[in-house]
Amino acid sequence: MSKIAARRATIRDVADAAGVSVGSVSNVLNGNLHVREATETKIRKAIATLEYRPSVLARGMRTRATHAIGFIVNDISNPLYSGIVKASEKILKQQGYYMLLMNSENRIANELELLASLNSGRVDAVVSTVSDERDRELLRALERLDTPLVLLDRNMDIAADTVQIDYSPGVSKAVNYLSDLGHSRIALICAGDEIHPGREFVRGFVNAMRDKNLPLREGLVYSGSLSMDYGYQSVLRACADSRPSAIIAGGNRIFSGVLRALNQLRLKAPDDVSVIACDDTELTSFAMPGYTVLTRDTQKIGGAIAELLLRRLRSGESAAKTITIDTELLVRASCAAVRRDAVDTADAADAADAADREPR
Amino acid sequence: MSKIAARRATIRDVADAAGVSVGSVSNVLNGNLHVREATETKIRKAIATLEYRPSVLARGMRTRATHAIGFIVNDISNPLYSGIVKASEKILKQQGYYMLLMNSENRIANELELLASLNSGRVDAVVSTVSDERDRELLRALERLDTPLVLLDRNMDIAADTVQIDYSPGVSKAVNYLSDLGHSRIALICAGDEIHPGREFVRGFVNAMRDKNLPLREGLVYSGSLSMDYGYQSVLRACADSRPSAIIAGGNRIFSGVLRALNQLRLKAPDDVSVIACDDTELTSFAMPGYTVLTRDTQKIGGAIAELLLRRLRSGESAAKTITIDTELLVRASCAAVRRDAVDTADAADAADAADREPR
DNA sequence: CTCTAATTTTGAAACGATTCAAACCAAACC
DNA sequence: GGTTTGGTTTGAATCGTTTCAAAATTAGAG
Repeated sequence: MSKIAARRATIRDVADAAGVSVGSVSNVLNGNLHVREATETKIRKAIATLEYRPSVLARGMRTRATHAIGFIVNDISNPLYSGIVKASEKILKQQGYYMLLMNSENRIANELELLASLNSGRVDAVVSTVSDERDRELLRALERLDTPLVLLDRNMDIAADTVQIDYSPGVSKAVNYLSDLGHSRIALICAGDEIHPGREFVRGFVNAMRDKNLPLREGLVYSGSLSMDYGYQSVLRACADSRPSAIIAGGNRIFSGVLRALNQLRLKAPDDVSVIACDDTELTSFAMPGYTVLTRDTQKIGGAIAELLLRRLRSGESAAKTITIDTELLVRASCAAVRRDAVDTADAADAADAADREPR
Repeated sequence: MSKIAARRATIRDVADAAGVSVGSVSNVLNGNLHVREATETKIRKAIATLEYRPSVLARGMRTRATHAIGFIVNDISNPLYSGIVKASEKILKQQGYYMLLMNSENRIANELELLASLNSGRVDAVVSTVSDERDRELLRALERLDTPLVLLDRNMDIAADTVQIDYSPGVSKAVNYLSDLGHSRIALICAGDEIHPGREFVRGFVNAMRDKNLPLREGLVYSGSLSMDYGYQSVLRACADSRPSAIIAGGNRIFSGVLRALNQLRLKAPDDVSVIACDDTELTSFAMPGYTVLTRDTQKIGGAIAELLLRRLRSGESAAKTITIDTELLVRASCAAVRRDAVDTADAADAADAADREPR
């Protein structure tokens, strides 16, 4: 097979084959200086016959640009992230950029390692989310980055472009909607206050409850983690006390955990409990009946990331910019008007089931 | 801000700061030649104070290795692919490799473009699936690759490592299972015969039906595409004729389409029709009742990819190798024994509903 | 203290592109 | 014919590493 023997053609090979200098070949390739028509055709022919493709490494070394963008996400299997990654990839690809993808599994140690490994000329820019906005080491690692940074769904005091998601209005709408259906025992399960979505969910929730003159009872706000397990444990815990009549899930993993817990407790939405999910996935849209959902548009988010990146990379813009994406309440059929008679009796029921099962 | 002014430290800066030659610094970095303890500490100190990180571009240029692996998949939002990508990323990361991810959207033109763009020294190896195994241009593009290639879920006559998925036994099990429940009008919806999974699904299906002495009726085998729309249209078409008593979906997108069609026709599994889905996603496992599923283990597949890649990249192994991953039938509750009385009456029912709705 | 052997260190060359000042060439003008 | 002008082409220098033959140093033996 010729593949083994054949060395890749270099720009010098092309120049020799066409009988010109390397400079001319480079000019044809990049169109910087004008070359005569006759010369160009000679060179193009040589390129074609030698199947020459410029080495991106050598080119990148000289021009100090890799045309790669590092993407650090918690988990590419999460439809939120895969949707975002896909949307920005689509735009960036058109501009000649490629995506280096990395999973942090939401662990600080991984995030530090990945940031360091990206910071060696491997990429032209970094897009990242972090698992704790208050971690000093992470902050330092982000500040030390030699490349532009786009922070995703986080709010940190650093000079970085940011795509922020505006949860608070969406959560308020959700609370108002439930309140209008007669709910007052509404449980919220969301991220902890070490990250922006956690704080915003709680803020929006508390404000809306206050506006509606609903009491903020004990054991109904679970602000701790975005994980599926946290969603699961929180439902068990909430139902062990006195069952809430409605549950708002502050993330799609949380929602999966909620679903698992409800399946286990044999509670069905909307008959036994009203549920508002997060992120419009097939899990929520194909269910019968479909789940009412707080959506964040992955197209918009991915587009915003691409926009910020391209602005930096092309026009060398330097002032940090934040793009805010709103959330919407997409009403389906997982919430029902609360039955007057059921409100109080429900409290006692099912409490025994989950009482001994203590969340960690 | 110092970031703008400060040029990245180079190996020469480190050498100067430590008062040694660049060769010694390189030796400390790579541990090739032995350096004296005293020298090493001097150098390490200089590296630390200058925050030096070797340029991967320059290094790659010299060693002709990028430590990046190009991954071309149809759609990173598909849980099959995101699961596979995640699983192999986890292993490859430990060995110092990074993943360049690209979506082909299952279009030949995109695949050609992406393959070409990867073939310029950007990556050390390519993992790819293709949308048509018989396309001459794709074949040429794959053969021209200067790097090792791992073909994913495809069967082509080229010198490439392959991770193949063994559908046929799984499909047979599915047919046997349905047959044992009394089904004979079983519909299969799967990819077309331009790709390996399409051919294997049909082969396994036909063999199993023959073994069980079941007739292969008209209008029950839909072998055309992996898309959601194809799943949707095929169900409508199948039910327009005379409704099958069971449906096997040959891909997770197909299954989503099936689900959509069944929702629209107000048919429910397992009461109205038995359904076997593909890939164990949350959509199948969290449904009530859960869907019986033909699984392909993304962990295993991702692991196999990583194994093949590392074997090539490290030990310079040259003989092409194929790893075959099996599929399993995971029985849940979406299939029911066929009701003797319902078999014939069902044919007429609902036919009118969908008759005018002609699939394209 | 000298000579030899073993261990360290050195630094120019190479990887393959881009860049840009200088050289070249042809046409136009005096 | 000589000069000028403007468009083309040239090729050495550069980017930041690794490599490896050769030089320098150190250790060991006599």
